[in-house]
Amino acid sequence: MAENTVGSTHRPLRDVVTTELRRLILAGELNPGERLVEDRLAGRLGVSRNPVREAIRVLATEGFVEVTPRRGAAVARLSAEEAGELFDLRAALEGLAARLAARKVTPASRARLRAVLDTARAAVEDGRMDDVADLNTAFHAAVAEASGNAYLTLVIEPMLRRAQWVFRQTAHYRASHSWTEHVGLYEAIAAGDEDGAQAHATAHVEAARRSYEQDQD
Amino acid sequence: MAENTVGSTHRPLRDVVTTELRRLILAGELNPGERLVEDRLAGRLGVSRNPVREAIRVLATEGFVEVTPRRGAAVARLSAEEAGELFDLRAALEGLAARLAARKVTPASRARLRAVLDTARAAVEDGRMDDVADLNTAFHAAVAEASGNAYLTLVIEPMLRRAQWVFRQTAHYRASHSWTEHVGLYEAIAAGDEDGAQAHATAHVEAARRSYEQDQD
DNA sequence: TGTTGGGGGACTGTATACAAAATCGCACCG
DNA sequence: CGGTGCGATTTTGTATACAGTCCCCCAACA
Repeated sequence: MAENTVGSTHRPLRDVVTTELRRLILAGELNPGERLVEDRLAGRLGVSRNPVREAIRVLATEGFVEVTPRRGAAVARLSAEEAGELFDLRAALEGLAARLAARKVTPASRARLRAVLDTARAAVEDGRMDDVADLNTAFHAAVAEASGNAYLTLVIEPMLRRAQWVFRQTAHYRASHSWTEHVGLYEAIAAGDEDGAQAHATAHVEAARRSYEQDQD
Repeated sequence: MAENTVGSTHRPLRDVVTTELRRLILAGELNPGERLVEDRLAGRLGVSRNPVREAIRVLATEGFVEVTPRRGAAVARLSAEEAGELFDLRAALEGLAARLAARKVTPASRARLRAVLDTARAAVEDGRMDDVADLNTAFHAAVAEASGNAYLTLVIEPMLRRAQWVFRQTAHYRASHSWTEHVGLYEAIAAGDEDGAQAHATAHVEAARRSYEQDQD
């Protein structure tokens, strides 16, 4: 029963396509409003239409694309208004995630969070800003995971990617500032301080909101 | 083949199948852990495997089914633990939705909420308990919609259905009690009382949690 | 009796084919 | 000159076909 090397051949194309389409959207190579023609995407990615269709359904329920019956899918447009709405949601969900993470903190989750922080610090120092944005999302995802709430994690992850998307569309990324706040959040979680963790998380999101809104002016 | 017998309109089969599978799961006709064999479902619903596959992807990202690559999909099992987790999430999200609904309340949203309340009261008086459960979900969904936050609505709806699912698995439905609380929530929203609305919503969820946990004993 | 290995059936993954609907261009009519 | 209807093309929706993999059963052997 030759165990294969992890994944490469066994990862369904549909997952590859989903990830790739999401990347294309997040990276801005597919612009909001742009139509997603199944045939063309299939050709571009070298697969048949079927995996593409399944990927589109997934991205639709995640909110990255909008599909109209018989008229196909298009990259979702996010209005300034929707961007603002997203911050309300983040504050609530990430606050909850931080509180639960603090409540249930374990040596393992502590180590995991610190690992992301360290990797990110290195990236900031090297000025690899693309990596920093991804690591930012990874840190927040790690907090969600540390909450031990499976459904919360399921909901938070697409939301984080969507938030990252919003940010990408606004000029810069307030990287260093963001990471000092992360450290504070990490310490509260590591100390098992529920109230502190929640407060740090919501404050962090609100700071991001202010930064975002300033850019809009 | 397989002309659209289910929906008289031009509604894509994939949507019909998604809704129908969700219904089967929520109604308990498909039990947690039960495998979802594409062929069989396709035969049962009188369609080909393709719409079924797309429906399964959607239900997977909503958390109703779990799919393992090359091994297919199965109805998600929800442990008692996960049920508890769900209440945390509901408290946070529905609290937020109630607050925003109160902030942005309009005559239209007020009317919409009251309409659901009235329909529900009639159903309670007639003892149509199946309808009551659906109307309960509908009321909470209406609150989410009244928040005017599109992404919040997108996230809340599957969560509500999931919560309804959890309840179905516990014996009874604490219908009448629940609806007095709804009236309180409605009044706070209608009055534009943000703090009151949020408080009502979270208290309502916590009451539901206690009722649920008592059943478990 | 327990283990191993292989064969066959069952099911998923992916591609291709065909049908139906929407869109666009263009001629024709007012 | 603008609107309208019709056909060709594009694109989605659905079905079918085939290949690859997993799994279970059972027989052979230690």
